[in-house]
Amino acid sequence: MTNSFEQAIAASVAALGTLTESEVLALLAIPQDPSHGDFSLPCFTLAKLLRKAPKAIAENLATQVVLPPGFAKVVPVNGYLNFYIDRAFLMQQVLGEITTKGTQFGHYPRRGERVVIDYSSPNIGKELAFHHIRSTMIGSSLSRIYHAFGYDVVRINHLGDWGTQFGKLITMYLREGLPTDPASLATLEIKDLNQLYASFSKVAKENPELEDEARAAFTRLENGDPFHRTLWTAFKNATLKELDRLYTQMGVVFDHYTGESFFEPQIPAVLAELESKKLLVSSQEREVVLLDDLDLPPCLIRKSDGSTLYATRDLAAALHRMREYQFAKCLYVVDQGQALHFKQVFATLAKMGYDWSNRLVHIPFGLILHLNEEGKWEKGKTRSGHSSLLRDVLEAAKEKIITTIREKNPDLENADSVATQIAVSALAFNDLKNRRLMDVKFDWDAALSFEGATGPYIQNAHVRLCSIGRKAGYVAEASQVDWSFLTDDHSYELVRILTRKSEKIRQACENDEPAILAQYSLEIAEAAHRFIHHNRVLGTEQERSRLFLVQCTQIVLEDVLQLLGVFPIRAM
RNA sequence: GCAGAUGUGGCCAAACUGGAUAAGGCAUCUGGCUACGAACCAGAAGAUUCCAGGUUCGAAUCCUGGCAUCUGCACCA
Repeated sequence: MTNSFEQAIAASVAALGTLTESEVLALLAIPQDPSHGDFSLPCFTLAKLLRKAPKAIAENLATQVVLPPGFAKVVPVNGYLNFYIDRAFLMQQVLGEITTKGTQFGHYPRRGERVVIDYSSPNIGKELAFHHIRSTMIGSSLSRIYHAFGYDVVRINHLGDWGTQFGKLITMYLREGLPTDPASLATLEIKDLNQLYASFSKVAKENPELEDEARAAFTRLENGDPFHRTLWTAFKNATLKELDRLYTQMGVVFDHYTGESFFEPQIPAVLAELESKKLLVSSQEREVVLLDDLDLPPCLIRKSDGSTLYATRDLAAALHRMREYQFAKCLYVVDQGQALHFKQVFATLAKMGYDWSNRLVHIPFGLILHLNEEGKWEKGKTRSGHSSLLRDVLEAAKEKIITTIREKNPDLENADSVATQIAVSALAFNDLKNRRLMDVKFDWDAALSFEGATGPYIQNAHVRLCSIGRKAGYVAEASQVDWSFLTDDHSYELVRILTRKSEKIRQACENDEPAILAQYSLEIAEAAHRFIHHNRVLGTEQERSRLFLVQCTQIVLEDVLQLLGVFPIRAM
């Protein structure tokens, strides 16, 4: 949308000579202050070329340039050449396109390339901690953004369902003499597993030999011991039950749950390949791939007891994904603490001769910090009494919202499920609104206040737009619109923002940064709230025109919310 | 020690990737509901963008050198 306007300006300016169209396009900017127009051409680089003052150049250009169709005026200000679009024209163009394309407005054509996104990827046997929301929501949103940008997306939950921690669980389970018959195993719950972990660390503190016992148990599992395998399956099922419940609540989906165990049978082939390519080196009874020439520490492939590590399994996973999906890009949405690990894995693949290793991208993000007693932000522990389990935080947010709903809208149907959706959007938005490398400073009270720049604020804007549509009782058509009714500042501000949707999708995708769309959703919500507040729709002579703008805004906001992985609510 | 991330009003932070007077939110102060949904809107006040140099017509943004905070650095994942 914006493009065609920029093209028109570029063509007009290029027609005067001096600059080519592409040079103009490169210079052209969108002023942040709307009073400076819709597009702006800084003339400073021209100063040297023409040996004239930028101010004079802008003034000169202003008199010479032929105003492209749809533009109202061009004004030179302090070395900038500012172009103003005709408001009614812009409105007509943009709303027309939104009406034909619907929620697909601003999306890109399919490009026939595949992107694999690995996100959430929690450990089996442990409850989802609140910090797991980061990889889960960033990945969920990125998968939607990549799709909107034209890629085919493969969403993978790379479960941590293999490794020494299962040795610990099995060891503790047997030590406590818990029942191992199928019926009892089927009733296992995630809480029980958490309990086992806790008691393991307690006991292991006094009896360090328990660690060896756990390692031995994992080795037996790795060697296919049927009994150990049965326990492992039971642990996994108990965890998946709870994961599924949470993912459903959060609207998070995956195409594949290929955990680490899935790659276990492929490990020998990987080891053999490393061996045959002479990359495996023994060091202190462990086998590693040396990466000294890249200034990286060695990549640890096999422990002294012969069992493998997660780097080994990541190698197998990457090879498998390439074979299976022929990806153009493969994203790992994992916290930045693991940057080194991914560098090592990617470097190892490069050493194995796979030139596609440069299509593997680690998407790092910052920590979730909590306020401690001294008022400092720190990792882990929440302030007195607050749980840090995801399900507890979700529940607390939901309770708070239900209270608000009972106050403000006691007659609301499905109050419970609406509350869940608002709670999810509040937490998701809190997580996505800032650049992903920033640490999320989670203050329980602030996060649950739901005023200002929050998920509920945006949902509320969407609800108000829907509500006006509902009360109107009909759908406005473009043919009924008098475009001159939509040239006031608030309408103009709104449409100006809607125009930029495709640009925002592009930026969010190219930077792997959902925050760009989160900020954008805020911009839309702000402008929508303002428009609604200042421009009465129903019962005015501008009713049909304004309703049309309301409908279009709702469509855009609905899709942007979905791109964030948030369910757009119609009543709250 | 080495590597990476971060540093912007009292607090949280944005900035089209080098453009105009550095957004927005919280907290503070002022005003607006017999409501197209006030989970909102309007207004006030609050900034040496960590420091020092450099590049540029122009720097929060790029370069050099510091400082601070956080994270990671071979048998957990």
